[in-house]
Amino acid sequence: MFTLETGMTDEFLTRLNEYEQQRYAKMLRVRERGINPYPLRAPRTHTTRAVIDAFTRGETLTGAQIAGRLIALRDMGKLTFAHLHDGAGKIQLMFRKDQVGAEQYTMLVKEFDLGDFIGVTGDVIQTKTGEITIQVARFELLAKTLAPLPEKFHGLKDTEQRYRQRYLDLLSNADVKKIFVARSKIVTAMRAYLDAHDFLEVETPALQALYGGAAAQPFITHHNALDRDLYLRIADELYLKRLLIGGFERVYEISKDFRNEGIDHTHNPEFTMMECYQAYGDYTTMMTLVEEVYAACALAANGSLAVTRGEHAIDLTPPWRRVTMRDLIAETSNVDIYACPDLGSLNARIEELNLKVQRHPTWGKMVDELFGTFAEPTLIQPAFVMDYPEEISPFAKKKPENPKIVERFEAFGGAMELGNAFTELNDPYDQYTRFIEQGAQRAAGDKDAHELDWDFIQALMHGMPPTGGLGIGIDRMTMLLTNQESIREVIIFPQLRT
RNA sequence: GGGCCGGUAGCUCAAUUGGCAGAGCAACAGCCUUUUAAGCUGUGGGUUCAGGGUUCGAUUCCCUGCCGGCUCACCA
Repeated sequence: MFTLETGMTDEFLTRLNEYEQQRYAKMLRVRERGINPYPLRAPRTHTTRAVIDAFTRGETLTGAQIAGRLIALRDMGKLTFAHLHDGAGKIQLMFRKDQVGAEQYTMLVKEFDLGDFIGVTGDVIQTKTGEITIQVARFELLAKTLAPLPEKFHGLKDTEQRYRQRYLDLLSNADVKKIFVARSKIVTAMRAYLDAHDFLEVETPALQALYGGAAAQPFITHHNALDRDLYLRIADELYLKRLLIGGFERVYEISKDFRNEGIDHTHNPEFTMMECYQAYGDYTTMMTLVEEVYAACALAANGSLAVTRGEHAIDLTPPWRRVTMRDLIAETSNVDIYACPDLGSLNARIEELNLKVQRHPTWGKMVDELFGTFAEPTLIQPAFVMDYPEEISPFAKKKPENPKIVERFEAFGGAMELGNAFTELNDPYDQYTRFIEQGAQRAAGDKDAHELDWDFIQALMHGMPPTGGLGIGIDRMTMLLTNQESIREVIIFPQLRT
């Protein structure tokens, strides 16, 4: 049992449990030896990986300096084996009492703990069992660890602790680290693709006086100096389009959007979206872009266009299936939405077939309900679902032959939405009537419907070229490419609590 | 927001019908010069999520709250 020394009763210590107090006492004893337990610098000449690679190539390494965290200590009396972990991997260390000196050796055994950062210098050898090992000549403490790390064999499983103390999750569960490495590669590959295709990366406001560009409720915040409420953006769309009006022909933004909605395994209140707009393109241009970006990101993350989703093997190789929403709904529910062009006839057809679906106040929302219920779950292999109801797509251009339908597609794979794109609406009067229509839906109780954004109409009045626009959710893309069922596994600090 | 399930040692998990709260790892005191989930001997470690109730007695049964998981609703 460890007893605190006199004078060591400050408030910090009262917060420590028994294990932490033991380590704190060890830290003090190290300090009494004249050693700084938190030195300012850590010299190192090699990573663990570099040492192993060099040895494997047959190079003789003497006096290699490495640094990292102690993750195992096996004290055998006058000989101690340890493992040291750094960002590149891990390597075994061998401390011999007759080599490092009795005083140092005792400090190692008595005062060092699992989790401590140490630096070692020594020659690289192989043990009897063939493991590449640093035979330590000198070592030093680089940073004392006061809190014990999770037990190494079972790892950390408590979900709440995994997300709230993600650093422990990353230390304990090697696969978790791989997910975030893959995510980084995905984003890098996406940027590289867009940059190589002459898209300009821009940054638009996250704090907005009027939010828009998607159907969602916003977070509201307050600016003190202006003494007014501002919204956190729910989409980048309306600002990026203003840039096309200003003469940029290809722009993109990768940023957080914020939507004040429920939290579940596919929704986090803040999430990362890539939006891009290409002048003189349309939604078919964006289909090609989606196929190519997904291929580039899949190769970067996995080195392959094949991904696994539960029991399903998914092939991302272009070209992806292209199917109209009309055909897909007809195929999966036996309803031809074009033969039922208004809410009354559509509802009659649904009753006739005795379909169990929720009812909605507009034709467009009923079509979306049929799609979500019957069609979406079947979309395992990648596919573009084309031509959506105008009523649920206020920023997409109508099809000339059918004004109830717009040129919009959503990409699907693994029964998840992978992207959303339009032939962008650039007719200011039509855009105005869409806002008025949205206003009516809002008045009828739809909290997600748009408010009139006259500033945006004014921008369109100055002329926007024919344009294709696209949004890809980075989190869901990462879920698909890393075979994760929960968005929390691909967001490094997810929002908790349902 | 609704329904169902859960919260026990630093970590992973047990605990019979309501009857002394345990194990492995980790820790502490020792032994050990080729181990690698090292081994051996010994020791300590608990507000059983919090608060209330029933009971001779509650980890266990009931109520409330907090936190989390799954699911439905909302929502891409």
